[in-house]
Amino acid sequence: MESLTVGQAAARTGWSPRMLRYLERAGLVIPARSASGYRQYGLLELNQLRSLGELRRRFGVGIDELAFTVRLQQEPALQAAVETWLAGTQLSALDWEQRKHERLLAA
Amino acid sequence: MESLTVGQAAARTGWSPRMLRYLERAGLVIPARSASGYRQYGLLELNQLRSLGELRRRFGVGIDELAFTVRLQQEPALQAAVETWLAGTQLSALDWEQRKHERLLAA
DNA sequence: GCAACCTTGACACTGCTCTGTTAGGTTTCG
DNA sequence: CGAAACCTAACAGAGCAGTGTCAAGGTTGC
Repeated sequence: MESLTVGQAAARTGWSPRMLRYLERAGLVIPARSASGYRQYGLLELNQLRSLGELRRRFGVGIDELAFTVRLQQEPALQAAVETWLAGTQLSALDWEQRKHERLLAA
Repeated sequence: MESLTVGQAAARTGWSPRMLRYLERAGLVIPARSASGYRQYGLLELNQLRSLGELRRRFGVGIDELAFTVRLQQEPALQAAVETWLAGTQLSALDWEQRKHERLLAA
């Protein structure tokens, strides 16, 4: 055994097989492949799927928001521009995200 | 004078009046109001509009990504969850954002 | 007072995210 | 072998972001 197929991983993480394929294409959770092309989900991938699910369910975080965090850490020019902009805004932007979060929870 | 109406602010920042109203509703740039309800854009708002425009044009950053940054700084639980998730993923998420950025630039 | 500009609200369209489903074909397992 | 599960690709549809435009009415400035 050693690793799970897409259906087995789906059953254990609460995602649908469709979504696991989507997440792979999105670059968020990328399993190894068997010789015949089957996806192989190991412990690492299962943990990623669980924490990703929690991030989305509990905090309403989307894919690009997550990826943006990575980008911020790796592009100093972008980070500087964002911080400059933040200086003048602050609270109002927080309101926006909170309202979005409420919408997600209501659905 | 002292402050600009929505049309004047639009002319000076490159946004359309429609977008300035949209940005206000989104909570990103919120002008004061005159006694009769007209929006009043001052220096602060003009600078916010310019830096916001640069963030979007040069870096392809969207509203929720910006707001998410603020949220990260203010919700320690969220920040911790994101960092936990980041530990297992890293490069692949960056790829995603870069591909999105390329799509935006191509349009 | 009238033209030009403002206000809100609504309709509409493009494009993207997320998710399901269906179709045609391959692999695994009992 | 045959059923069940996998693969890719495609179509589909809700929902939201972003943007324009139009309508009905209020405000400003010459």
